[in-house]
Amino acid sequence: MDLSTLNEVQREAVEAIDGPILVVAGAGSGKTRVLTHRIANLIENYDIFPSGIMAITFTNKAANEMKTRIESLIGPVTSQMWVGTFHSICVRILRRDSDRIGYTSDFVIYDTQDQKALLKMCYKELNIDDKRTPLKTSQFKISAAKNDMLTPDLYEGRYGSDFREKGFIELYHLYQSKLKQNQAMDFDDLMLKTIELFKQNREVLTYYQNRFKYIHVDEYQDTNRAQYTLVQYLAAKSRNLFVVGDADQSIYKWRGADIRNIREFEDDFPGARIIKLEQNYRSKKNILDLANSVIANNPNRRDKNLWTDKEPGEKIGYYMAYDEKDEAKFVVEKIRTFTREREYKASDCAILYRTNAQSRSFEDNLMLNGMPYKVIGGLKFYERKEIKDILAYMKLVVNPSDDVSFQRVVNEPKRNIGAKTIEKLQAYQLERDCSLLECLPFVSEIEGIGAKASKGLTEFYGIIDRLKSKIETDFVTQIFDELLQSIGFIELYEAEKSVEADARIDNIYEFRTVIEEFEKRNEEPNLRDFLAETSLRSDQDNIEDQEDGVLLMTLHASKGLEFPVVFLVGLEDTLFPSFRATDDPEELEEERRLCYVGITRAEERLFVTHARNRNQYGRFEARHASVFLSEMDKALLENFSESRDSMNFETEKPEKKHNYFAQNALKSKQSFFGKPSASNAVTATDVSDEAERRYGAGTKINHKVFGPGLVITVDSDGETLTVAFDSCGIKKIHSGMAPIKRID
DNA sequence: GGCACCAATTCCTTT
DNA sequence: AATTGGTGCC
Repeated sequence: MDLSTLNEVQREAVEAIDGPILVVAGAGSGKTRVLTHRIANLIENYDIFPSGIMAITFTNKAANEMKTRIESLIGPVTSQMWVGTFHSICVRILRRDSDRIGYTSDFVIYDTQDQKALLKMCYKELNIDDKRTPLKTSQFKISAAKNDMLTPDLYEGRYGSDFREKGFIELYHLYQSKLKQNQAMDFDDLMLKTIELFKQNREVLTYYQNRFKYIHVDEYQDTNRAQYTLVQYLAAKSRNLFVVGDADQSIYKWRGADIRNIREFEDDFPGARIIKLEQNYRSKKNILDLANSVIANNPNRRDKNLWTDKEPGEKIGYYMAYDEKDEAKFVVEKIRTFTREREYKASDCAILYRTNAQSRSFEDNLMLNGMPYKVIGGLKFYERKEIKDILAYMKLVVNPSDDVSFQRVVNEPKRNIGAKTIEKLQAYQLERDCSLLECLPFVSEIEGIGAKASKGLTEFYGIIDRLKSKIETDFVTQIFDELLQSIGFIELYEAEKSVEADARIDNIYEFRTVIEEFEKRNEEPNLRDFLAETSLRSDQDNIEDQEDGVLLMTLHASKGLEFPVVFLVGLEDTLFPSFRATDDPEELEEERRLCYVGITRAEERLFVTHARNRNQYGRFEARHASVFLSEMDKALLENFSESRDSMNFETEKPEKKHNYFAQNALKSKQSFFGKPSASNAVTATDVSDEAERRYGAGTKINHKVFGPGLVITVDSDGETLTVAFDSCGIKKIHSGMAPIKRID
């Protein structure tokens, strides 16, 4: 094992073997190197069995990367090691022993949507009005309670005397008992139930304590109370706990992360060693200096000095846009220049924003220019209706107790089963004390269910029952194919003959590919594990390395990643920092850390942008610059804006009146830039005629990225075409810029 | 029970 | 702007 590639401090961390160790790892300081080398070192030089090592990461992607990198150091001995996220490791533990806490090993995992559906049922039963108490509020409150490790009983013990909490306590109790009835756990339960298992079964805990002699936790600053406790349990015996984190990168307080976990590590583990990695290997000096100038404004921060011996590099590009369209135009223009000059590939560039909704303007502009891109997060693949429906069927096949999935798909496709029929079923269910699905063999006994509904229910039961018998013998893809056949989704969507329905069909086939890949990856693939893996996939897990395309994602999703070129966009007050942070100093500090995370993702080039106006809720509103811009060291910025005084953030005030002359001047300038370069003397009408002639409505075209399509309309500007593509539906593209050709 | 149309609401971040 | 849920009619 070669440790000579590490710097002195890194080597010190790698060679600290026993006892509690905290590595304070600044952004880009090589913490993954340290983690992988330490584990490789344990195995190779200290004869620790791989089976005695656990490493907890933040995403599955990080886990896989870690495994690969350890293997490249010492060869393939890592399969015995447990490397995964908190959630996936908990599932692994629970699958073995969940029967001890009243769950079968086939329990399913409820995502946010399922959780909502279950809460809705609870509301109905308790007569709670979702206008007065929005589902989201209860959902959030339950999650907060669980992050704080308060079970319904504990919560009642603490807040029971408060009459205002009475309703919530009742709801929480019911929600939790319904989860169990459905043999389901929500995300937070995975941790809580594991802790419960350990608490009630000391021999189970002892087994894991004896087995895992060396425990590692990455991104320790973002652990919540429950995760913290779990780690305490696991490491209590060996005390060989190695955690890595950076308080400046703590960005998940709203999800229960407690920054104190890292700040008070020394108090929790007296005699702990603390090692600080302060040399940054990722970013050029200007970028690092900019990051430091921003984070220095956080008052409650332990001073830390992240440094680099790299050259300053280019200055940080700054652009004040007219609106979000102009902002996107600037960013895409820069990326096009980079790719044209072969300075960077599209996939070297990342656009980072505060909220998912911001991706829109960038997608539009990238599309217009025929530039490949990939949006991470947002409406996730697995949250699309058609996929969720198929997943619900699958969940039901594995776990007949799942009433939430039952209600989701019993009438999907239409089987003449409505609210009335469900009510009848539920009444019968109470009598029999079983799940909804389990009532179905006795449909004929239930009064009030008509012939039509009865037929539908029997049909539905047949589908699930038939698949259930194949679960042990057939491949997941075979089960999928048969399921698809029996529910006839493809034919159903085909009959709709709409672009949306066609997209759904594509998604369904895409989903089949996902299953195929799952089967290739696993030695003993089964439906149960596939469902768990699907539920626990993170956004980052969807980033594929080989694809070329600009990456678009939220700042949160960018955590732990790095890119040669970063565009940090939408630096506007009430957007970033969020409007919720305006009068909460703690929130503002977290937003600032988020800004710090964003800046430090960049290796070579960084651009920061904001818009003076923005469309929100369909309204066009004036905005002003983010406080973070005013905190940035001006000497590091290079102004790309048209207005020269745009960098006086402190003096900038929102405009009272729109300056129409200025706006019009800017607008005409924009469309000037947008025109195809060849025609320097043509008027707008000429261009329109030109495009009309070349790509009039009804023209068949071929697009380099999206393939064949049909032009539906030509916009009044004469340049923007609305095209229906076979591959991806309706898109707007730019006739002068997009890589398209007529097909005659 | 299904479908069409209208109104309200949403945009903070996620395993 | 766009999606989602509710209401009322067939």
